[in-house]
Amino acid sequence: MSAPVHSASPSPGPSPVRYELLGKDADARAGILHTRHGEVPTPAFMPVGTQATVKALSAEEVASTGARMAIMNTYHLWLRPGEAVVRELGGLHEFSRFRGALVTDSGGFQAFSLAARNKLSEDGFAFSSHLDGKKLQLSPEEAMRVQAALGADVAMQLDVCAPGMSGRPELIAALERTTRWAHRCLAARDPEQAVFGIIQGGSEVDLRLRHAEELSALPFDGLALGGFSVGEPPEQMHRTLAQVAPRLDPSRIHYLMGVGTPRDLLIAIRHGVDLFDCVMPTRNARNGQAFVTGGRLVIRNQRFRLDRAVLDESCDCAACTGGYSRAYLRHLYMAGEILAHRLLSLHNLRYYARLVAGARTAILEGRYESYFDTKMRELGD
RNA sequence: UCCAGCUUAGCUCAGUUGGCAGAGCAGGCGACUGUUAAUCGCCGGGUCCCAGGUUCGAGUCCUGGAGCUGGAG
Repeated sequence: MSAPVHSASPSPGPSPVRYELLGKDADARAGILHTRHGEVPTPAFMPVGTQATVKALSAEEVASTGARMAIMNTYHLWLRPGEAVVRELGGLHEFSRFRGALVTDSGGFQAFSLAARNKLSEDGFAFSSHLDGKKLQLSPEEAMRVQAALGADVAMQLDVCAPGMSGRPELIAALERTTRWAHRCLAARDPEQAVFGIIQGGSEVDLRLRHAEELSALPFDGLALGGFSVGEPPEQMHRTLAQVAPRLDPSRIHYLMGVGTPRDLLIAIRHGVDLFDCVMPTRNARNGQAFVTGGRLVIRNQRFRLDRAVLDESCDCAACTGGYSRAYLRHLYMAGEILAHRLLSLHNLRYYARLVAGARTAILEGRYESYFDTKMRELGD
């Protein structure tokens, strides 16, 4: 469809991203992901900005919550406005005005979540666009070409994400194809862009370990765990993570894709996960739920009608320091006012950022278990 | 004063040849995990304006009344 964005450089420069491990506490890790758009202290949580925007928030507001890295979406931006438009306008950083580091998801998850709209083959996903029905082919090479045009710091390989309760044959087929696509994605990569591989295998520990080994043999700049929180019970994911995450190549960053609840994060960090993304803080915010010390508040609940308290006394987000009462936020939400979505999104992202920042400090100070126990107790639910 | 239409859930309204009273919104509660999501699900709710009549059975048909709206005078 179009020429490569960059010609291969004769002598590849330094890797576009580099993971630096600063300290460990048991299996939990604290480090820094060095990128051309800043250093990302890890463990880190990435807000999801599917359409080159974290819904309801400006790029400055996202940064103000403490997020140093965000994830955007290849499939959605490919369809609209089109990767050529984004490239023409200077790439995703310039286009979206997000100053931190960026990763683009490859579209593999849309193949899962929009399964009814596409057909899987060895050459990728034959999509029917959810916008206009247009037929599109997302091959490993096309996913890399689009991501290179979008210009994030990190591209994700195209992968096959099997549903959570798949049997071993499907899980094996998915991970084997993902490995073949891993080679194709690396061959098609833009040398200026980091690429992460995606480990599949569902809840089967032996498959996960086998796939981790296969992908670790390849020159990926990071290792992601995909195919979690796709329908299986959370405890099942936790058990699998406990056996798999600590054995991942320690020299590379460990990214758990699409996860999750505060509890999921605390558990995954304990097993050595460094990076997360999830729609939960922002989607739930827009659906009226606030994450607070002690659990979650459904802001539309009648009990908040006359509640003068802010969402969380111990929170330093714009909504809480601004003094916006639960009663006012409830009113805004019930009235359908956009400000409710904005303030709750700011609050929830700040909650997630503080959760992982607290974990990082605790790891570096050798007291993660105590942090873990305290936070898990606070969560209650 | 006459004529016509209307009166059913908090609100706006459906309700077939007479056969177990409904929807949307509002309200209450819940869900949400690499976003097709300011989305989705569940629930509470009734003197069907009133009084008679016909009928096995009336929100529905008949008679009378009340209120509201519009028109005429």
